[in-house]
Amino acid sequence: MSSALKRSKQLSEPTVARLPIYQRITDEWIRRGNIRIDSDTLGQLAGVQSATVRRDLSGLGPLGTRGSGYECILLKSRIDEVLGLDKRYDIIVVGMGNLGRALVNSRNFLTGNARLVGVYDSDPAIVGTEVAGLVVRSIEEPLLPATVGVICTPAEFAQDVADRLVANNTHAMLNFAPKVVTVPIGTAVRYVDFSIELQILEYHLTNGTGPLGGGVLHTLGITAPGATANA
Amino acid sequence: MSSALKRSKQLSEPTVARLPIYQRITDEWIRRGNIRIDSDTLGQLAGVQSATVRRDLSGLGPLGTRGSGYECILLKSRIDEVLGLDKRYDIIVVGMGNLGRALVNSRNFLTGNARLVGVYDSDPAIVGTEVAGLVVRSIEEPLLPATVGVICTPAEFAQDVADRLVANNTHAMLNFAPKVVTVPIGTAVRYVDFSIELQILEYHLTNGTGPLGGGVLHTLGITAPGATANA
DNA sequence: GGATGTGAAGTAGTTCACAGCC
DNA sequence: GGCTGTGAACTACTTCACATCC
Repeated sequence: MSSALKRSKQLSEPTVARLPIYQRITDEWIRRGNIRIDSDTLGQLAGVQSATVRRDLSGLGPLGTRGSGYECILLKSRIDEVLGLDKRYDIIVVGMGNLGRALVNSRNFLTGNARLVGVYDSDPAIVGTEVAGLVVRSIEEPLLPATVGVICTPAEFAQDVADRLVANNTHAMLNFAPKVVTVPIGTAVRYVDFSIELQILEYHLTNGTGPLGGGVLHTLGITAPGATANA
Repeated sequence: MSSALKRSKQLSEPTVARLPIYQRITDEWIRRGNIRIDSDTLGQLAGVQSATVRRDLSGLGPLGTRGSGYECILLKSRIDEVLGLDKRYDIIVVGMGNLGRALVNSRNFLTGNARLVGVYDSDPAIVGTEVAGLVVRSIEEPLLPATVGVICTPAEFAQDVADRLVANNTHAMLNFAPKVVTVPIGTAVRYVDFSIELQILEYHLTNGTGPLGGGVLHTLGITAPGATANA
């Protein structure tokens, strides 16, 4: 068991998904010159209720100050610590098509200590070219050691890539291929599937859930607030 | 209230998110020459329990046959109907940076009846160029009518774009910018945030949830099955 | 006074287990 | 016999409401 867990209890998945949002907001709040932030403000900006914020943060150990809220710097560093962002992560991306290339070149992809160490493709026309400062390797080559693998291949290769990642001792993966993959227990997989997102939106457009609460959807555990209704 | 809802009760958000997966699997199952599929098989392939499959599908009205499972063609068309995929959807994408371009060129993005009608950017060097068969319009121009808007701008412009989409009568949006946006009730927003996904994975790597159940994560309501453990 | 942290209550989602139907 | 559909039980998550502490 890691040191971060010693001070924090087991966090629920929705809570874990909200922590990066709180962190991003706190960051921005600091940049605007604030010292503290309270659960109400944080909730407003994150689109969740203040009680949810407090419940989430209470899982990180003693943190807030009754009467004045959370000290921004402390909050930020505690979230960093719990998420494990104070460590280094090596990432490899398999599949350098449109999406793979866009990802590795994207400003939003790599957070603090994540480092892109290798990119792979099967297409001989792409292998050997340079992407994001790295030479694209052939998928035939052995994979470099990495803690996180990103699957950007077509669906039909996703399972193969997942198997190879597992064999490579890479036990966390982000799968952009529209395919559910099977992995052994102990391996974490997150799915990002654009067409599913669109289809969910289309469901709500078709079955408009009525005047009240129709637009309040959840992704990553976030409730997009109905501004005009809340305010 | 739409016709699709007449035969189906209100579906929960996790259920809605799983329907596209069932559909994709059923499609593939048909392509392999099968006529029927049962909840057990469907669950296996989707990474959820068979009871969950049955509960999900029971919300679509009478569908299965006791003793022999679900008739593939019927299942597929019923899901299409409930999700509203039998209608046309016009989509506009704002922000033609790396990600926006990759998206509109991606094979996995546009489902059946979704049609890309307009793409926008603020950069004069990009406006006027052609992407995915469309000429990139200036963000200064009025937006084309559309049912779904996709936000691929940097975080600082996300709220502006969301506001303009709402003013444009576009009440469903997919937000790739790392920013929670505020919209009126009746507008649906889904978030796709790569760096949050990575941070969630990093949390699990750091706080390895132990030998048992460590790798079973949820996204879109999917449980990635532990193959070696289940089989 | 003011905001956190948390039992208790409420709500939502999943899983069990089996009656019902083919 | 086999598999769906669903009450009932269970588990997970959120929200309320307030005692607690600064």
